[in-house]
Amino acid sequence: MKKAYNPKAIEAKWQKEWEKSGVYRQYARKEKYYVLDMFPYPSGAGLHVGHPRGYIATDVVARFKQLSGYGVLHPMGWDAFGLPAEQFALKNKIHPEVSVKKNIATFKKQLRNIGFTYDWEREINTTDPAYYKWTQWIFLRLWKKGLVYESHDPINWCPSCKTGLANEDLDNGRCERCESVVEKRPLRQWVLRMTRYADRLLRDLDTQKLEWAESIKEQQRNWIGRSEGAEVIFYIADTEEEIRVYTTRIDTIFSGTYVIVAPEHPLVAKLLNFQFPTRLPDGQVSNFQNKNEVKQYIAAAKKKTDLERTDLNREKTGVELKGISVINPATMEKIPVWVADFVLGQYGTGAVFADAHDRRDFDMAKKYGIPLKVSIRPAGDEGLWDKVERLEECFEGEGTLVHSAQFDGLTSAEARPKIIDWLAKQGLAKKKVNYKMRDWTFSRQRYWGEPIPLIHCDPPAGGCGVVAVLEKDLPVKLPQVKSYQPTDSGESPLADIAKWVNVKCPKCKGSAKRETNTMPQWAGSCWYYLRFIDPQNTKALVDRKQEKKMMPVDVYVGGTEHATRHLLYARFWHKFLYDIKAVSEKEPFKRLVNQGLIMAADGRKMSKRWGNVVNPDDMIAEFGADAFRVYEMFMGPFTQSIAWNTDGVVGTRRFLEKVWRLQSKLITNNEQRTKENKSLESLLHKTIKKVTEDIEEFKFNTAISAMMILVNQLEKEKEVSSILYSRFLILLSPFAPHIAEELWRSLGEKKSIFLAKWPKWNPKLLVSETANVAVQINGKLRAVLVVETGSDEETVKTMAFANPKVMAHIEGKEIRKVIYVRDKILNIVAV
RNA sequence: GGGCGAGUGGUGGAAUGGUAGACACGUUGGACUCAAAAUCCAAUGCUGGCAACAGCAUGAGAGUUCAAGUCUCUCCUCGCCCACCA
Repeated sequence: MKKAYNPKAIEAKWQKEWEKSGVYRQYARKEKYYVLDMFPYPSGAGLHVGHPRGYIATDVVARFKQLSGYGVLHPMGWDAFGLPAEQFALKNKIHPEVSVKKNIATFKKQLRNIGFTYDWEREINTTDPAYYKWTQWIFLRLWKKGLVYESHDPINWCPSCKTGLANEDLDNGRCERCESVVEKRPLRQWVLRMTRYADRLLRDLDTQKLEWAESIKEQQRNWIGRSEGAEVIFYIADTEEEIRVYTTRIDTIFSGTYVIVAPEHPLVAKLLNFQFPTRLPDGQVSNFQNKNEVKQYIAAAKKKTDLERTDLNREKTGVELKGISVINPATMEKIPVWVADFVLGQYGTGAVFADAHDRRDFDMAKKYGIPLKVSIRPAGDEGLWDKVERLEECFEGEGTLVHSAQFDGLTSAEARPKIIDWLAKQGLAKKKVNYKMRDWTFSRQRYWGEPIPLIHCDPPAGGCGVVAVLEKDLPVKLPQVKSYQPTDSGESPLADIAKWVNVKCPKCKGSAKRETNTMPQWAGSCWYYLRFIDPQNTKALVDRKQEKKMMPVDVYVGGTEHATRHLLYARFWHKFLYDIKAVSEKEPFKRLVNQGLIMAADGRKMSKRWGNVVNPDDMIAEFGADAFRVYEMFMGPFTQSIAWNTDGVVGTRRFLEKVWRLQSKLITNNEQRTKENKSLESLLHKTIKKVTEDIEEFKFNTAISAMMILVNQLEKEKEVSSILYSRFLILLSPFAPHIAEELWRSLGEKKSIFLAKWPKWNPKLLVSETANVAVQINGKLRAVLVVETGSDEETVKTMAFANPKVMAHIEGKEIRKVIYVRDKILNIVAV
C-alpha cells in the first residue's frame, strides 16, 4: 500500500521544484497565450478566500493552455499607489513605501501557497520608479499631443480624503472610498481629454469584436452616454446675445414656452454684471429686474452638494430672469428665461428649452404658472390626448406633430431631421452629438502617487509657463518626506518640500517650481499589462516586437467593479498608445471574464468589520492547496456571487483522496486492457471532451463534476490501467496541480506533467453501445428502454408496446401519434 | 425612472426544447471498530401507500408544442449598474 495523501509535504515540494525549473516559462513556443488577472492593491489585511477565485481560474486556464501547446504569459504584480495605501500608512504611522513592501511580501507568500504559475521574474510594482518612469513618459506624450489641460473649474472635492476626485470616483454624489458627501470646489487641476476618444471607446466595443460580458459593455456605453440631437440658438430679445440649447427632442420645439439655464451658466453671470448690451431705443442699459433674487438663488445652488442637487425626489425650484426674454427660433415668439438648479452646467450647453413634453419642465411650469403648449400627439388613445391637450397630463413619448406649422402630421422621428435642416438654413441650429462622459480629472492633492512631470516657470518677470520635464530626466521620483498628511488647502503635501519643488526651468534655465499634484490611483494600471511583456526594458515602455507577439491579452479576469474606471481608462490610454504607434492593437483586452464575489457564510461581504473573514492560509493548512483550489472552482458558476462554505472543501478533499487511492488499483501500462473496457474508455473520452470545453468556457464547476463522475466509476473497477489514469491526471492537473504532478511522477514519468500533452477525445468513442430511451405516454414518463445505440423507430416501438407498463397505460386507448427521437425518447400520444 | 441579470430539493448547484434535481454538502440507516475518526454500502424533491405504484413539482398566471426549467406574453420578488443627461 502506498503512503497516505499528505498535501502539506507534496505541495511545498512541487512549488519549489516548479519555480526552480521554470517549467512555466515556455515563451519560445510558437503560439502565445496571454492570460491576465487584474493585479491587486496589496492591502495590509492580506488575502481572504474571496480574492483568489479569479487567480485560480486564470491559473487553471494558464496550465490548460500550456498543456495544449501554447507559450503562456501569466504574470502578477502590484497596484500599490493611491489613497488606500496612503491611508493605511497614515493610520499605522509607517511610510507607504515601507508598508507597501511589507504588504506585498504577505500577499506574495499567500499566493505562492496556492501554487500559481506566475512568472515572478516579471513581477511589477507601480510604485517602483523604474516602472512609473514610463507612466510619466506616457503622460508627457499625452501632454505633447495636447491631451492634457489645466482647468480651474469647480471639481469634486472629498473633504475627508482631502483631494479632488474624478467623476468616475463618485458613487451617488459620495466619495467612492470613504462615503463622504463630495463638495464642489474650484481647484487648479490637470485634466486628460478623454472625451476626444469617446466615440472610439464606444464604437470599438462592437467593431473590435470584444468578447466581454454584454453587461459590462452596456455599462461602458451608458457611461460614455452618447446622444444625438441638435444645438439650437435662442437669441435674447433685442440683443445680439444668444443662449445655446442642446436637445434630443427638437420635434417638440414648437411647444417650447420657456428656456432654463443652469446656475453656473456664464451668461447669467454676464447679465448680472451689467454687461448686457441692449439696443433699447430709450437708452436703458438693462431691463433685468430681479437681479438680487437671482443672485440669491445662484448662491444657494452653489452651496448645495451634487448629492442634494441631484436628489430626484426634490421639488423643482427656479427663478425667472424677469425682464429678459428669448426668441423661440421656430415660432419666433418671445418666451421667458428661468434659472433652475436641476439643469446641469456641465452637460450639453448648460441650458435647455422647456415644454409640456418633459416631466420636469411640465412640473416646474405648473408650479410657477409658466405658460405651456403641446406639439406632440400620442398615437391612438383619444382619452390620453384629451388630457394632454388640456395640460392635465404630461406626455413624454413620441407621436405625431401638431401646432407645428409645416411639420404638422409628421412623426417625431420624421420631423427631427427636417426641423434641424429648416433651422440650420437660417443659421439657428445644427446637429450635435453629446456625451455624458467627462474629461478625466487627473490630479490628486496627495503624496502617494506618481509625480506629474511638469514644471511651472512663471517668475514675476514672466516665464515660459508650464513646461514638460525632459524625457531624459524621467523618472521624477517622489521625494522622501516627514509628513505626508494631506492638507485642507488643496495643495499637495509635496508643496512643502522646497528642495524638491524648486528646479531649473528646462527651457530657460531660470528658477521654476515642480508641479506638486500627483496622478490618480488608476494611472499605473492603465498600461501595466504591456510592461509584463518586457518588464526590464530601459529604452522603451515595451519592445515593439515583443508587444506585437504577445498582445492582445487573450483573456482578462477580474471583478465587475472596474467596468467604468480601470477598463475605460486603460482602453483610452491604449488607444492613445496605438495612435502614437507605441502598440500595434486597437484594443488591449480581447476577452474579459468577470468573476462573481465570494461572500461570507452569513451572506455579507467578507470584512474585518463583520468578523466573517476566512483566510486561505487556514484552508490550505487544513485541507491542502489542491482541495482549496478545486473547491473554489467547484462551488458554483464562476461569474456568479456565492457564499463561502467551508464544509464544501471537505467534499473536494474527499475527491482528491479517492484519486490518490486509485493508485492501489493500477495495473501496468496496457493499452489492450483499456480498450477492452469499452464503456470505461467511452466515459474517459466524454470526460476529456467535457473538461476541455468547460475550461474554455470558464464552466469549471461542471468540468470538476465530470471528473468526479469518472473517478467514482474508476473506484468501482477492480483495476485501472495506468494509461487511462495518466490521461485523467492531465485533466486534473490544471485544478489540482500538486497532487497531479506527484501521482504523475509516481507513474515513472521523469518530466513535469505540465510538459505533457493535453489529451484529445475521439468522437467515435463518445458513443456508448446502448442508449436509454425514455418512453412517454402523453408526455409522461412511463418506462425507460435500454436499446442498442442507433436503433430505428420500428424496433423501439415494438419493444415499447411489448413493455407491460406501457401496455397498462395505453390499454383501451387509440394511438394518435408516435414521436421518436433516436436514442432519446419515444412519445406515444394516446386518447 | 432606465439598463442588465437571476428565481429549481434541507444547502451549493446540473440540465443542445426530449428521463428535472447530475455532481457535491448535509441528514438518516447499515458495515468495519472495544470505541471514535476515516472509509465503504444504502436511502434522501413533496404528498399518499407496507409495497408495487400513483399524483404533484423548476416564483405566479396564460400561450406555442407530441414534449417547456428552457421559447412567447403578462405579472411578482430579489440582485447589480446607471440615474434631474434635456
